[in-house]
Amino acid sequence: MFAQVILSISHNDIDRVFDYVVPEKFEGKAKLGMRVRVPFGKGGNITEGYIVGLKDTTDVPEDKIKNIVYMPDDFPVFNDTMLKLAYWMHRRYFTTLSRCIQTITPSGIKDKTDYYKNVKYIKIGDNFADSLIKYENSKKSEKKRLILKYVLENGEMPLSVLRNSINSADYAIKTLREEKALEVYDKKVLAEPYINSLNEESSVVELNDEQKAVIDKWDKERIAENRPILIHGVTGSGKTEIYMNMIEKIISEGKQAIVLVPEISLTPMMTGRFMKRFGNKAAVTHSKMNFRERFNCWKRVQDGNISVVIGPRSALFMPFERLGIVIIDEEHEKSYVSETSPAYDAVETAEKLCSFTGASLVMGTATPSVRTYYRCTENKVVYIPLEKRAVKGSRQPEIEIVDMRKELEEGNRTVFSRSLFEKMTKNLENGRQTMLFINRRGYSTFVSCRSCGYVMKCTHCDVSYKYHATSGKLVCHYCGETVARPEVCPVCGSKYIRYFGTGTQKVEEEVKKYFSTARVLRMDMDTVSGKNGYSNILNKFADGEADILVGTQMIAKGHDFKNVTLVGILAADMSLNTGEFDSEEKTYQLITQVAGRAGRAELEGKVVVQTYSPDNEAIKLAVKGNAKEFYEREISFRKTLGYPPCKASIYIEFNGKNQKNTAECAVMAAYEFRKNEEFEILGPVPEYISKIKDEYRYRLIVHSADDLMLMNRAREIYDKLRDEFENLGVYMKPKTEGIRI
DNA sequence: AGCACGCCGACT
DNA sequence: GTCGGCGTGCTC
Repeated sequence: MFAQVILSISHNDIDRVFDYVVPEKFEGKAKLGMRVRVPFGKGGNITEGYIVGLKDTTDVPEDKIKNIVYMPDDFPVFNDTMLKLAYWMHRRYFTTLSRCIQTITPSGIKDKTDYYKNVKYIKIGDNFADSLIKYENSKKSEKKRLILKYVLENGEMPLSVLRNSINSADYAIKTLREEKALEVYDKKVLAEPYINSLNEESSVVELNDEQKAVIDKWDKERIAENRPILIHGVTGSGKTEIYMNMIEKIISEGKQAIVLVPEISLTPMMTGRFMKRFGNKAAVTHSKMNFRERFNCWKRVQDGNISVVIGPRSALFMPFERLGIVIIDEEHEKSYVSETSPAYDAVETAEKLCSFTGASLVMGTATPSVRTYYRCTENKVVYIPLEKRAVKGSRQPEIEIVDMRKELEEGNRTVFSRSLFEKMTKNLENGRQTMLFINRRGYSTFVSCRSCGYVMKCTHCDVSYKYHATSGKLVCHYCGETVARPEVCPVCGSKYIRYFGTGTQKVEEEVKKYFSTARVLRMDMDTVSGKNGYSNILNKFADGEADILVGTQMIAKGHDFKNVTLVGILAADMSLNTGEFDSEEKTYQLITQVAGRAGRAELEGKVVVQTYSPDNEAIKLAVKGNAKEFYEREISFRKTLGYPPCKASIYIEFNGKNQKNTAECAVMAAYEFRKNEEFEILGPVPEYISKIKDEYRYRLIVHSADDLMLMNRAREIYDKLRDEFENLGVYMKPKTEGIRI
């Protein structure tokens, strides 16, 4: 027998199947998905690989073929479905198959560590019966009798369980072991799961009519076309309860569920709800867990002991055998796209996985991505709006736009508009909490010389330094370089250095200045440190230890603060000027999400949106809560300009330390695409931020009405040019959009 | 990726 | 004459 092996070395030249002889001793063990060690290359180095197929014959000449020398595991690390998904990712995301296989494989399995731990177990020994009779009639040895009875009733168990069940049993156990009534042995077991959250009474909430209707529609679609479902529901419309009902149904059918959530919302509160409802059938994974914990979850899934996994995008690769549903919460979140290769999009990948397995795909969000909304209008995805707020008594907050140009004209130079200031004062008096959102950390956003206009810029990146008041230094937010702040202008020597723009630190300072009685917390990348930094600050705020929370993106999602009745968005147009085609989408989503933080319980919420572009449609429609109009307008804009998702597009980023080479490679790639007349080519042009960490960046965008042709050509061109470009120190990072699944 | 083979410059 | 530079090609 021969095994087809993919090596775990990620390199284009060897990213193909190699055949190896399966020696007799491995014949029962060699199966798809098993890890192997094989000699490879001239030196015959032992290399790790994965079996992706088995066969009886091979074309490889006898003098070349070698043996599998070792198989480290006794279980496969992927199944047939996952392998298919890896092949698909390999083609779709311009990466080696080897790397894709590593991605679908449980993380850390590459390091040969012991995934199991030894636990002392106790069981009935040879003389058990004799001792039982002996102590049955003895009045003295009550403890021993109890222990024997307990073991008789429960069978073998971890020693720790026995010791916890019977107080001060150590001495009695010791004696019983000496008599060989009991036997202690080492058992290799998986690390124990979250025992503490099990067996709690589940709190099942009765669904309202609207929620029931969603379940109904989903059920009908499953047996009809089984298209993906988008639940478009405002914050507090009870999506989680709907998800849990769907999962219950799936489990009752003997099938399994994956729930994807953005990493940041994997809070104990959120996961707790699932654990309570599904008990030991559910498991949670996340990146803060160590290797053994994550492996534990993966292995329990493989062994068929788990029916629901809640986790970030990588939870998609759980080796379920009877997957029934994939739920993607907060579908629009950009954290569903991997930043490392393969740069897979979990939403697309989930859809592919569902098409392989016949599982249902359910997405939910208050602010759908334009992509998914567009697919709804094309009937590729079933659109289900959820209008009502399920949480009793809660209602839409009252939102107000403030024109900051007017504030400035009328002499207000603070970061707070007069309206916001007034509302903050009142909120403070009433003992309510306020959240202030500003999408930039640091103190000032740029530092410049008043005499010559010179702006302090990072030497490694094409961005201005941000001033950080806490350290008194200038910091580059891209490469992290920190320099002392200049006393005089490095160009003209003038002493008139000024600090412009506003970040979280300045807002915090101004809050302290104008609201001296208020207790303030700041949350951004600088204050969130360590494993629990994120939840520490949020918990403090939730417990009422502060009146005002100032923060970046981080405060926009995931938490339900009952006492927050005022939200201030200090610079709503910041995400508007990024130079990207989807900047209005991002702005709309941000305002809608942040505004959703206000007034979630019985208390009425107020939101103040401050902007220098009060006439911008995305801002106006977000404030009005007019989703339909926003999406229709945005889609018609993208149609007119040929942007995704209406047309297929490939966006290639070129990266290199040598500016000339980088630019030239981009031009060469553009030349290749230009051979196809149907393609529309934009660029190459320097990126909006043209240099990061000493690497120059260029971009090339290619649009096409024919998604398949574009994808195929892009692969050909990429394969053709990649090696040549890499020799010049230039790297291509292609991204695709609007390609059918 | 890693290793061997191979064909040109400055050393014992 | 030979040690070693890294270009080219192959790996079941």
